[in-house]
This record gives sequence, structure tokens and C-alpha cells, in this order.
Amino acid sequence: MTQSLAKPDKTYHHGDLKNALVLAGLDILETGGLPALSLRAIAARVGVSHTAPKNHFGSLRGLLTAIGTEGFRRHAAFMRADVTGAADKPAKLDAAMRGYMRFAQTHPHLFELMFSPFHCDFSDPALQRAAQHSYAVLSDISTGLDWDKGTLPGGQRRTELMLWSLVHGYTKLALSGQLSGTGPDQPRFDITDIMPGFGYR
Amino acid sequence: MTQSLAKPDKTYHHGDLKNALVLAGLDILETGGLPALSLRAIAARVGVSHTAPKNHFGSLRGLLTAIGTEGFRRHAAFMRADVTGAADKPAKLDAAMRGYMRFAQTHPHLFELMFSPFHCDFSDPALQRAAQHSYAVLSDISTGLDWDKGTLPGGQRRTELMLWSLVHGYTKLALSGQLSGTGPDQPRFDITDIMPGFGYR
DNA sequence: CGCTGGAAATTTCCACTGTAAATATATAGC
DNA sequence: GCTATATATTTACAGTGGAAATTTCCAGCG
Repeated sequence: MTQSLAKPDKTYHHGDLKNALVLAGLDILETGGLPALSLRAIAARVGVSHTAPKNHFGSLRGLLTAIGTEGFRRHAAFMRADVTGAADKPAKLDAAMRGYMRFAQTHPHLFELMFSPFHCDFSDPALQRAAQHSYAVLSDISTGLDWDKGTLPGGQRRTELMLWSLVHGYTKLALSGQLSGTGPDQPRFDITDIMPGFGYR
Repeated sequence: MTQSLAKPDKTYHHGDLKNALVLAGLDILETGGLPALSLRAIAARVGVSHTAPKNHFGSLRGLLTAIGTEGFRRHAAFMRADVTGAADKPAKLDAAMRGYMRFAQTHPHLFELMFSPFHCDFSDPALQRAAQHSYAVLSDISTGLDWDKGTLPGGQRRTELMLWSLVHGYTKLALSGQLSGTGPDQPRFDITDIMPGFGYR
């Protein structure tokens, strides 16, 4: 159904195989997780031979990196979506942080892939760009934000890194199940539970 | 040479294969990284068939989990070693945080393995225990520590989680190369660069 | 001492993986 | 309409983890 009715349904050349493979990979990731994400499985879902991806991505690693890159785009979109609805600056900050965790909890396998050097090539320029756009969402919000309320030097860059590290670390620990608080039931973790007080200069 | 001279050098039963396999895995990890960590490679290094590990670990995943568990023990030891040399409480805190990062920078592949659900089984009791011992090092130090200097509620548990999240997130981001500050040369990241001011109650 | 049961490791086999090379097919440009 | 090129296929191969049957050794007991 994704194929337009205008095109003949069965062409030798797929036409947009590159994107189709990434989307197929994202789909497989949702249901089967990382172990199911094999070159042959992805190719089979699109309906091409398992060697077809090589033309576009070079290797499995290249394809996984492309999937991770798309992950970062969606990650940024998640945060931006939450931020848009917030009224003032403190609310925007909370929204971004919550968006960060909401994405990780909604797409845990994709989140894992995005930060796994075993699967992704972090030196890939496209991946780096996408990741920076994700960082930019937090960065934009933290302009004028002073974590330590003027008691310590370091400025905004310092606060940005703190924010990013804090939310990333908390998310990773929550996903790994190492933050299990009280019961065996899956609790919802809220980043604001460990956020310090902020002040705007 | 690790074999004692008292024992015949070539016995059918290894005697301590379980530990030998974990150590072999740690060795391979240092030189070849995660991709080199195959069941056959580990077994070959010890000098046994590739199916021998099954008796002790069940599967490759079980073996990797055991390696990760040993990783957490060494991780805790790294931090404790640094903490011991520190004089007062603030110095101990700095030492623990630096020890955390020092371990990750010294054994990046092992650190990656320890937090990768793709490789390790986080539901394994032994792994969880080892990880908690690692957490306990930070936890012990943060008794009486108040991040927000009494301006916010939450108490010690809150501060512990903040510390852990912050140092873990910063370490992960540093390792992934996403924190590249200025130059292409590998800079040394210092967690205290983004640490806020602390107060003890 | 001799036997026996079980633990430990081996051999063999299998399905599956990613990659490479040669081949077939379709599209785009002249 | 022909050719060059990009795209996808087929085939082959070395490597992987796991299962099953087999061999080897050791401990415990008569």
C-alpha cells in the first residue's frame, strides 16, 4: 500500500530502496528488537535480495547507521513536539527533558541502537549532524539558564552538558532496569524527580 | 604459564574453565573490542572447543553477562581505589566520579559491554548484584550530601540518582565522541567540569 | 581394587549470518 | 535506438552460535 498506484507494483529497480530499507529496519526494530535486525531480514521485508543494500549503504553497519540517524531525527522531533506546547521557559525545559525520556521509553530498541557504537558508526557525518540537531533542542532551551544560580562559573555550555548528561544517564539507567524503585511492576520514571532547581539570569 | 607446575599441563578437564573463559574474554575485549568477542574466539584462546562454554554459561549471552559482571566488580574497585586516597568528603566525591570515568576511558569496550542489553542479560542476579555494589560506592559517599543545599526536597536518594545519572551520561557522551570540544585530538574529559556546587548538611 | 554414575569436554552437524564476485536487468543520456 | 551506468540478483564462501550424540575423565562407593 505504500507503493503508489501509478507505478507498476513489480519493478526490477525499486526506485526508493534506500528509504524503504531504513523504514523496514525501524519496523523490525519495534517488534523484534536489535537481534532481529539482520541484513537478510531487512532486505526480505522490502522484497529484495540480501545483497541489494550494499549498493546504498556499503555494509550492514552502514545501514544500521542510517537507521540510527533517522532515529536521532525522530528523537529531536519528539522533544520539539513536547516543547511547542509549553508556555514559559521552565515549562519548555521540563517538556524537552520529558520528551527525551518519552522517546526512549516508546522506542527502547531504537534508542539503544542510536547510542551503540557496536551497531552504529559515530564517525558518520550524517549521524553526527542528526545527533547535533537533537542536542540543539536542549541547547536552545538552556539559553539564559543558570543551574548554579551564579554561584559557579562555566556559563551556558556547562549547563547544557549537565542537562544532556543528566537526562541521558537517567534514561539509560532507567531502561536498563537498574533504577527499579520499589516494586516489580514497571514504574514510570520522571526526570524531574532528580532535577535540581534552576534559575534564569 | 598461568597453569601451575604441579598440575599436568594437558588435562581433559580444565579445572577452572569458568574463570578462564571470563578472563580470556576480558583479554580479547581489550585488543579487539566487542566484534572480536565471539564464542569460538574465547574458547580457542583457552584451548577448548567452542561448545565447552555451554556447560558453564548456557550460551554466548550467558558468558558475556559473566564478563560484564566481572566488569562491574573491577569498575567498583577502580572507584574505591581512587576514593581511598582522598582526604575529606568533597575530595572523596571527586575521586569517585573521576574513577568512574577513568575506568570507562581505560576499558571502553568493557564499559560498553557492561551497559549493553544487546550483549548482557540485565535480569541476571549476579550482574545486578555487582552493579549495585558499583552504585554503592557513589551512594556511600553521598550520605549527608545535599546537591540543592536545602532548597529542594528529595533527600539523599535524589542526590545519589543525580550523581549516578550525571556521571554515567557524561561518560557515555564522552566515549561516543559527541562531546568533541575544540580539536580533533582526543581531549581528556573531566566530570568536575560540569559538576555543580555541593553542600554537606 | 573394580565398578558405576555423572560431570566435563569433544566431535559432528545444522541453520543462519554478512560479504564478495560475477551476472543479469533496467534506466538515462546522447 | 544504442550504449553506459546504476541497480539488483545469483552464487559461493567463511564465519557464527546452538543442538545432539559421543568420548573422556573423575569421584564415590561396593
